[in-house]
Amino acid sequence: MNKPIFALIDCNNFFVSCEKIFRPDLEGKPVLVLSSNDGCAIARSNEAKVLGIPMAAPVFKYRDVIRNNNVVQFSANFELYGDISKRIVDVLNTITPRIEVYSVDESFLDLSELPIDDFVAWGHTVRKLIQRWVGVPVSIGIAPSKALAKLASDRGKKIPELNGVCSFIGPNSEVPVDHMRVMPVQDIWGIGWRLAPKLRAEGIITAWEFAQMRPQHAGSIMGIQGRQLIAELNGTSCWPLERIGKIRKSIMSTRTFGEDTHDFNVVEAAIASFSANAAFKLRRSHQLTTKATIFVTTDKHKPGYQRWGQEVRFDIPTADTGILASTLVGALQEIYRPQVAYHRAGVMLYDFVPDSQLQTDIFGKVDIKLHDGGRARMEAMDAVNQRFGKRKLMFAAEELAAKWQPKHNLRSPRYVSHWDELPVIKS
DNA sequence: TCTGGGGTCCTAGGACCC
DNA sequence: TCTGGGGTCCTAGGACCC
Repeated sequence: MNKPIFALIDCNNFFVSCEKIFRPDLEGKPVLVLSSNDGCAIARSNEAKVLGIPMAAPVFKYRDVIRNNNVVQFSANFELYGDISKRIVDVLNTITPRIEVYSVDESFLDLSELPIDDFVAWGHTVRKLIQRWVGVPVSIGIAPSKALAKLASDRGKKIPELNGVCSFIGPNSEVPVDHMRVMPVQDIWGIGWRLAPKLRAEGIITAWEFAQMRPQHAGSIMGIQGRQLIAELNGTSCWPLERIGKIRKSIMSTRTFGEDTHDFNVVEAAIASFSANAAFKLRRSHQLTTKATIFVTTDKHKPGYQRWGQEVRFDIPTADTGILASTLVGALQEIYRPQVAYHRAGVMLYDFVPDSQLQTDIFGKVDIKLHDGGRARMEAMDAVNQRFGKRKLMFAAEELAAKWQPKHNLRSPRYVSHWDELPVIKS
């Protein structure tokens, strides 16, 4: 077996880059993509970063900066981003099937079996390929471990001379130590805002100092992953490519409401809608659930923040929207208090079984009517919604949707997923 | 006025059992 | 005075990621 070689393909400012594909006039301008309710900035163009707008910044705090610099804003358009993401994975699949889709904008490739000598040149070729076929700029890091590949792609993005590609392997490659010496410890993949201050308190300021720590010492601060991270940064791979499509272990559907509400019917509609959404994702992953939790909360930024939850169990595993929605609305009735100003709610599903498994209740009986009848109904519903658009067919309890739905006033057209929103070319 | 949504993994501690 | 020890399962919470 060859020594491991990983490439990380990381899209630059991904959501913003997706919007720019259809709006080339935005090149060179500051652009933001906003979260649900147009609350936070979840993607920023380079020009917006230069203005000092941080990741996840609440936009109301930067209203003046945004206005004075004509920053262009979009409500998030996840259908569009999902489609673009898929196209990039399609391109990567033409290079190698040894690919791990790590997130919507990042994939690891295993290059160890490919006949590549000059990894820097290879990286620039792939960059151009994705730019030409999809239109999204990417950064590429190449290294003997995932943590180093991640570090390399970050450096490739930040250092203009590298032009988006940084390899720690092969001719013209970079030296990891040179980069780790100037990288703050909190920029390492796996070290977040809680661990960074602890490490700094120990005198660990740079990535290089972290990589030099005694593994046992790091382990005492951050557990097993700390020791693995140190090995990874020193070039020993501990985290293999996770090739097989990962089986989801939990599914969540949650939203902050467009405005706070006391109205049971509105919260009920939201729970029914989240149930439908989660159940759809569950069916798509070919699983059935045995447990679900609903939760409702007040506004966490106001004093007296509270959260209530209620768990339900299903003796017969299910992915049926009707069963989930009615059960979870029932659970809502148990915890609902009329005087509370509800700000957000959600549904979580977990403890799954494969849907190929013959379902029986705890006494070993198979409920044919519930099982097969329900499944046929769900398949019909998914087929209709697939063909005519999301939520064209839904359950009655999902009504009143308009009253809780988040605001998204700045959303761009869904160019690639809705016929009536196709881009128009004038000639 | 205005602060997202969706995941994973690890660990510590309690219950329970032999 | 001197209290057993160890294994497993479950849950809650903490930490991270994008």
